[in-house]
Parts: sequence; C-alpha cells; structure tokens
Amino acid sequence: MLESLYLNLAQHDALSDAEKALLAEAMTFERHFAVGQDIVASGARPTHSTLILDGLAARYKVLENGGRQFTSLQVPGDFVDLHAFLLKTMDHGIVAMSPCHVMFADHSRLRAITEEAPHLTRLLWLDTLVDGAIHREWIVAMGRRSKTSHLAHLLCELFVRLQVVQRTNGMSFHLPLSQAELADVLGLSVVHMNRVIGALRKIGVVNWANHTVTILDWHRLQEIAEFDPTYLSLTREPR
Amino acid sequence: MLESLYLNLAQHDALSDAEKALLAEAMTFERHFAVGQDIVASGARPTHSTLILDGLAARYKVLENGGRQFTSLQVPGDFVDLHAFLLKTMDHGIVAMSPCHVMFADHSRLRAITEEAPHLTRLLWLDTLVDGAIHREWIVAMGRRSKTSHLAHLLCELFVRLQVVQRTNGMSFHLPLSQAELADVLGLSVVHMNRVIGALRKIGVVNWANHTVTILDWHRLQEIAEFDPTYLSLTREPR
DNA sequence: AGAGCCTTCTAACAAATGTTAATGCCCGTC
DNA sequence: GACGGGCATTAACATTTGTTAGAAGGCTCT
Repeated sequence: MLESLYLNLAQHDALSDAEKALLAEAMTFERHFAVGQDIVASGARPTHSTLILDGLAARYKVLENGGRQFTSLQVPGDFVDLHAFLLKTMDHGIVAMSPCHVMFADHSRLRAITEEAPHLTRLLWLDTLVDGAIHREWIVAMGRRSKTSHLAHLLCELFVRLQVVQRTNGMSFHLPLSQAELADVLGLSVVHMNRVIGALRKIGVVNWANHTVTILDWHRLQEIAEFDPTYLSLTREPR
Repeated sequence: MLESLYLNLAQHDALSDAEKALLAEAMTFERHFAVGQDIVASGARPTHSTLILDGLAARYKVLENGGRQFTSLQVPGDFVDLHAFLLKTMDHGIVAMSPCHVMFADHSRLRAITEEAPHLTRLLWLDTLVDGAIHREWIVAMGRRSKTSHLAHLLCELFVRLQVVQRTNGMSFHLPLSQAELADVLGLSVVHMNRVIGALRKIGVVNWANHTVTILDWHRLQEIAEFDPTYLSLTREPR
C-alpha cells in the first residue's frame, strides 16, 4: 500500500526495512476524496499529515478577487502536507484534482520518528526540500520562461515524477486537469492557456487528448522546456 | 554574532541555551562577499551551509537566453543553503546583493545535530519549510496578483522579515536592489518595473529613494498586497 | 569641475496576454 | 433520442507588458 511512498523516498537514498516499518506504523487511517473536495482546508491545524496513495492533488491559494493559483501538484507517494507537521497552521488548501486515495500519518508518530530515527527524519526533511526545489523551478518558469516553455517544463516534470512512482505508461501519462485548472497552474487566462496548449501540439512534441498526454519527442520537449532534472534530486546517495 | 539566527529561529519556538551552543559550535569560519559575488555557485556540492550575518543575498537561476530569475531574497539570520545539507547538489546560485558578512556551518556538524538534537533539528527543518512557504507565496504573486500588488506584497514580506531580525528603522528599511534587479525578482522588464514602482509611489503608500523604502501607510499597503503573514509562521509555539 | 558609467525615467511602438462572447463537442440524464 | 451542462476552441477587441531608444540624474574617479 505504501509502495509509492517508499519509491518516492528511496529515489534519494536507500530506505531500510526498519524505516519502512516505522513509516507504516505512523499511518493511522485511510480515506477517499472526490474530485474538487478539499483534502486539507486553508487555515486548518491538522494533527495528521496526508500521504497520497493514488490520484492527483494540488495546493492552492485563492485571492479576494476570486483568482486561484495552484502552487504545486502532488502525485502518488507525495506527503502533501508534511510541512504542516512543523508549520502547524495551513496557509493554503489542498484539493483533490482527481479521485484521491490517501492515508494519514499521525503527527505524534512523526514526532517520534524525529526523536528516534535521524536518518528517516532526514529523508522526510529532504522530501520537503525537494518540494521547495520544485517551487523554485516554478517561480523561474513563471517569471522568465515563455508560456510554451513553462508548459513544456511542467509536462517534463510531471512525467519524471510520475515515472518514479510508476504511474507512466510508456511515454504517456494521465493528466486529469481541465484547461481552466491548468490555467490556474501557469497563472494564465483560460483562453491563453488554450493557445499555449495549441502551440505545443502544433510543434508536434506531444499528443494531448482525453486527459492523456503522450510525449512524442522527449528530447525536443526537454529542449523547449530547458528541463534539467537536477532539482528533483533523483540521484541516490547518502543523506 | 549569531544573534540574527537566534532571532530567526526563536520567532517560531523557544530556543534553549544548549541549542544556541550547538549552533555556535557548528559554525566554522566567516567570510565577506562583495556585491555581485557568488556566495554559492550553481552546480556546487557544498560541504558547509551559509548563514547570513549581515547583508542581502539572493537565490537565482539563469536561463539560456540570458534571462535571470531570483527565487528568493535572503536576509540576516537566514541559512541560505541549509537545503544543500540534504539536497547535496546546488541547482541554483546564491549571490550577494549587498556586501555580505556570512558564516559557514559544517555539514558534518549539522548532521550531528540531526543525530543528537531532535528539537533543534525540527527548528532547522522548519526554517526550510518557511522558505518553501515563501516560495508558494511568490508563485501566487507571480501568477495571480497584479504587478502592483506583487510589489506591495514583496515590500510587506521584506519589512516583516527584516523586522524580526531587527533590521528595520521605524517604518523604513534598506533595500539595496536596483530596478533591474527587482525586475528579475518579479519577472518583469526593467521598463515595466519602473512603471510599477511609479504606480506604488503615486498611490502614496511608500516613499522610495536612495535604496531606502519607507512605508507611509502600512494598512493600505497590506490591503493592496492582500498580505497575510500567516505563511511566515511568526507565532511562537512548540514544534 | 569634467568625463564616464550606472541607474532612473519616458516615449513610442510592438507583442503578449486578458476579456467577452459565441460556437461546437462530448457526455450523462431524463 | 432530446436536453442541459461542462469543456474546448475561436474570434474580436482591450489591456498589459515588452522592446528599443534616448534623455536626465547621480555617483565616482581624476
């Protein structure tokens, strides 16, 4: 059941059986969320952290004028609100973008891990650091990439992240986001989002239909995106 | 000497004398950097993490077309590359935006802290989590705020962060950034950056001259920015 | 005081992006 | 099979933002 989490953590450094057991013990109960449901509400003070077993979720903030901005996409194996373990108060919400199967880890047990399992603690810490690295990459994309490049970068990132947790199918993956939702990822209007997707399609690097993205020319897509996966810390080394 | 770091960490939770001592012991040597000098280079694999004692630094990435994007601004008391302790390889550079006085913490000693001082470890972890929270706020600002609001938000954030480490002077603070550098923070052209600053000045909420920003109407500035400092985790509580 | 350099600020125009509105498509419900 | 709702797509136009160029201000060095 926790296979995705193990894969996610183990991509950075070896994970021992004892550590896997500790993680498994930290889990209390599981739950399903329907599309559009809040997994964690903004302003909440969770006593659990949420692990995605299956589905796609997203962090978001809403502004007074109704504008919404997603600040991250979370795939299976991601601890979507591990940061709340120390941050305490959620400054943003987390919503299910597809039906989500999640599992909750008790904060008290996470705390016990920090007291007794330093290496595992570092791996969990690292997990949140990669999160931060992804955020930085998004900032760069929003600030200085062309919109086409930004979208290409997002696709590269998602493909790699999904591949790690074995959610890709050859060069294809499922992307259950409407163009309106994608627009709230890239910070665009829906109309312009549509233009940008069209541009990427026209170049012929991706096939995109039925919420399934197929990368036709990975090399070229990576080039358009200037995608360098270093920030995902994919190398396995002592941490 | 480490007063800023103590203030920075202690804003989230109490810091014991023993913990302060552990931090002090982790520090090896200090150094000065001139404006424009790289404190940490992109691609480096540092063996130390850098604490800013004085000055302003920034994380940045450079794209192939020469475009530069700053992904964070770092003030005194910030551990600018604490993440490299676990991330290992720098995926971005850190540059001195003003003359910087820094101090280096050995990774081996940080590791020892994670082995022996769980509470302090959590505080350091938290420090990187706040970093992530700031990143998320920047993403929202870049994606869904007007540029005026984005700039206002940046000023609010900087003011609060500088206040914590006692680098404000009444409602004023020193901001040693040229408009070109600010443009690389907000992701704008220099010309438009100038327009946006002009707009904020015209409203009369700030006085901005000689690299000194004076907030004339904090309430209104906060309103324009929709600034809610929750994400900075300023409340002191057990972590 | 003058020369050079960086920075700020403006103008005029070009390009990117947003807005509003309309059309057609797909899909599930009745 | 008709109906309705959400979604993708396109068009026409408005607004924002970028580009290029230049003038003006301020600073340092001599």
